[in-house]
Amino acid sequence: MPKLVDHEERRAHIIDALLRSAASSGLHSVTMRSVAVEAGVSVRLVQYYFDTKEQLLLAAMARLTTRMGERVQQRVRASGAATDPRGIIEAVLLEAVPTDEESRAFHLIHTEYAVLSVTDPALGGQPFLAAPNEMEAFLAARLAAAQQAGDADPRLDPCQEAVVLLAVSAGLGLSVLLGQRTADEATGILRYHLGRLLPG
Amino acid sequence: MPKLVDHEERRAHIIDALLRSAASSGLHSVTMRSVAVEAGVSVRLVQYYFDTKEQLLLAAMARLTTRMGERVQQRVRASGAATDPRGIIEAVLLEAVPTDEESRAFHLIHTEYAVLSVTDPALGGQPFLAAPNEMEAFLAARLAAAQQAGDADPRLDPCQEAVVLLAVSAGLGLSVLLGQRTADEATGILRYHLGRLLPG
DNA sequence: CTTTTGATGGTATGGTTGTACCACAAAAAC
DNA sequence: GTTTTTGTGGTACAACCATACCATCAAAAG
Repeated sequence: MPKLVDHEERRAHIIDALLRSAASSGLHSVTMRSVAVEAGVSVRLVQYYFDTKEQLLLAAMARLTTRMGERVQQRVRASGAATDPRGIIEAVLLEAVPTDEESRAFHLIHTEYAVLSVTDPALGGQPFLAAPNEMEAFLAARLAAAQQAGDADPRLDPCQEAVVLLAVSAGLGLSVLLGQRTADEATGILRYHLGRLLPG
Repeated sequence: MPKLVDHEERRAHIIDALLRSAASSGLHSVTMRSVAVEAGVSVRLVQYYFDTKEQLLLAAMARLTTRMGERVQQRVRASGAATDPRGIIEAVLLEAVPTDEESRAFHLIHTEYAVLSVTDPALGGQPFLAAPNEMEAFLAARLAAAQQAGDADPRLDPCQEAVVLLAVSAGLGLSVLLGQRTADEATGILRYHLGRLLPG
């Protein structure tokens, strides 16, 4: 072996170039060439580390979902470990509204992937369903706990409310992406709704 | 003039071909050729009635939003004119969840357009903001009326609840599109949430 | 009847894209 | 020191796309 180069690091470098390019001009406009230029390498190298464009896109999607998971966990941890359920729930949901530029890019690309996966069978929609389903169960459990602690109306259905929570956060996030609302407005709405669910 | 052909009718025919093609293989994969084939005409004709592809896409988007507006109005009318606010609100919101195949196609293409318009300045995002803003005001007014009629908790804020309602319906609709939930499940969730808002 | 004009088909063209192929350098293996 | 092997560059190629251009036919206008 000649140059002893870390494959994973190079792959990450190229994928980040793709994500940067997709964030500014859309996932539909990324090409092998544009990614290569953005990464500062030759097209041949992109071919070398990801044989085909499809594999490149799949790898980028995997990296994206990984990073989003990390962001959620980090935000939950930052909001104080094992504190009140309200804080944790709020942290999870607020991650869906794009505030900083990085999160905006993440959500834009993620949404483009998701919509694309509806018609493109090569992308396989599973990754977009696993995470929300996990979140749903997580939120439902937290709501049930809050009910038993007397912090929430015992008449409401934790499972359905969890779905509503995720739907409203997704809907608000999308509206921010489309420019209908500012991130602050969306945050306010989410807090309002959460306040109606978990008073105090 | 030779063949005395109705331009608008031909344009509609071609646009419908585009929508059909986009519904099955995605908006990103529509090309002048595929539209021509689907419409059963020559590529030259597509050029003739829509000079450029961009104009074709814009016309299709216009027709799409028009149709969606018609669907909402029709649904509201079908749910009984001037009946209880609950029925009208439910009708408006349920239109966002894709039930039949036609509505699924509409929402898929509409979402693709919306996401595309974020990065593609040629599509101009305004059409995607006008309709939701109208809906928001409409729903807020209905909620306020329900409050004064004593059908809703007077403590809740009609404006913020209207935003929440639209967000949850959009989020649920998207989740149905992505295959995370069936249309029936989404409908049930929406009815549940509406039941908490407007008991009775 | 002639001429103009709207509607249509076919094809050429310039550009772009994904990918395959060829070449080469340099470090490791032997 | 020779021979692999691995990373890298450049380039060629076939497909496809949007669009421009040329030709034609038939109906209306004169």
